[in-house]
Amino acid sequence: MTTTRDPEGRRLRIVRGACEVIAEVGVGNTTHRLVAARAGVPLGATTYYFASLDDLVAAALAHASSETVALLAQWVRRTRDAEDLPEVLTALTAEYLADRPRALVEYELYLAAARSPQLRGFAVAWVEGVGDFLSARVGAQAAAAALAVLDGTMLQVLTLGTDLDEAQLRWSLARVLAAPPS
Amino acid sequence: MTTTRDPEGRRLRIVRGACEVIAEVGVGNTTHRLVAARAGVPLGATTYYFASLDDLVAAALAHASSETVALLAQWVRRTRDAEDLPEVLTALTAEYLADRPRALVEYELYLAAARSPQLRGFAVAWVEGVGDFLSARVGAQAAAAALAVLDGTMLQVLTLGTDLDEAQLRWSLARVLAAPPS
DNA sequence: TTTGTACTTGTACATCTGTACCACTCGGAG
DNA sequence: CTCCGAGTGGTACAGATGTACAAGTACAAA
Repeated sequence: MTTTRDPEGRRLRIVRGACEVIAEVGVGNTTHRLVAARAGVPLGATTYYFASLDDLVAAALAHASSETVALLAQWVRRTRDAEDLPEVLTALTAEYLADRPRALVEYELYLAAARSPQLRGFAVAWVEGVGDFLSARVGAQAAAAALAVLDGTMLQVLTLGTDLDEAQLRWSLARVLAAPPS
Repeated sequence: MTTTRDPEGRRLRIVRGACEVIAEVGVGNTTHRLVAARAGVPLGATTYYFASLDDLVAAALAHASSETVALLAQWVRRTRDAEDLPEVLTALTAEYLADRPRALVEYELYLAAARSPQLRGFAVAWVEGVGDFLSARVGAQAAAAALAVLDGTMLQVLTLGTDLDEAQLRWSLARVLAAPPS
């Protein structure tokens, strides 16, 4: 009658549950009991797999971050031989924002990094990840500008709850990434 | 021996204390007791002036938001007859980020708006406030692009804990605000 | 089969939380 | 002066929370 044993699967279920809870109620309101209920495991399981609530939340954020890194690799691949960079970046942004809860968790993590240095690595990974591969294509200044445009746009879409204005983003990126006037 | 009576002052002290606490520990970890201790008032005072913790936090966020609106008016004034718009906007951004805790509270509020619609008004006020007065100067598309640059830049500065790269911001804004090539 | 250990599950408990509420004091209206 | 209500400060309490733990269970090795 008990669930078949699967420690790694269980750990993953808990982490995923934690991500969902964080997306719904925020990092600060996340509790052992909410996560356990969401993951469908007894309360004791969450304390067995994670030494403390902080560990649990950190694991969830690390999980979200690792998904971002994986996504980043995909971005690099799909922009490497892209002709129209603004077009591709806009499409990627739209895809990213399609999973709104996940995006929300990552921006929550992003902002939480402002307060806790041990989370800062995740934020740095994102900024440097996007920045580096863009720099190689268009130079450091344009890359930094494009990164700001992307971050600002995503933040606005998430906070205002509106849809992404793809035409606007394409225009902004084109402006920023354009070759310098000769 | 008791403090001289000053209801309005007290209310303000509590709200300010709440802002500081939010800046330090985040919205989710803010408690009556932390705020009371920070404001230097007894626990009962916080429940006397605010019906619930949610009300208290909301008041603090409203306070932070109103400061932003006041700041916005200043931005409008100082950009109205500015020759070099990127230059002025960069300077204003640097000033804004100088008070890091306050900026942090506002971005916390900004992101919290993603989850609670009653906070969305504050986020909208910021976006529309900056957007409108920029639109009048440079057109809707350029204004939206500049707004994304500003938001993205500020978010990065806050999360990465780095200093504002003013030259970079000036460059990005110039790119985005430049008159269309004729 | 027996045994040991990693995993499971439910409960227990100290602590912290929001909030209600008491007795008290000041300051102004009558 | 008297009184009354707004403001003050301290305490109480029910509920939620993080975490420890004891008792049980399944599975792999001997």
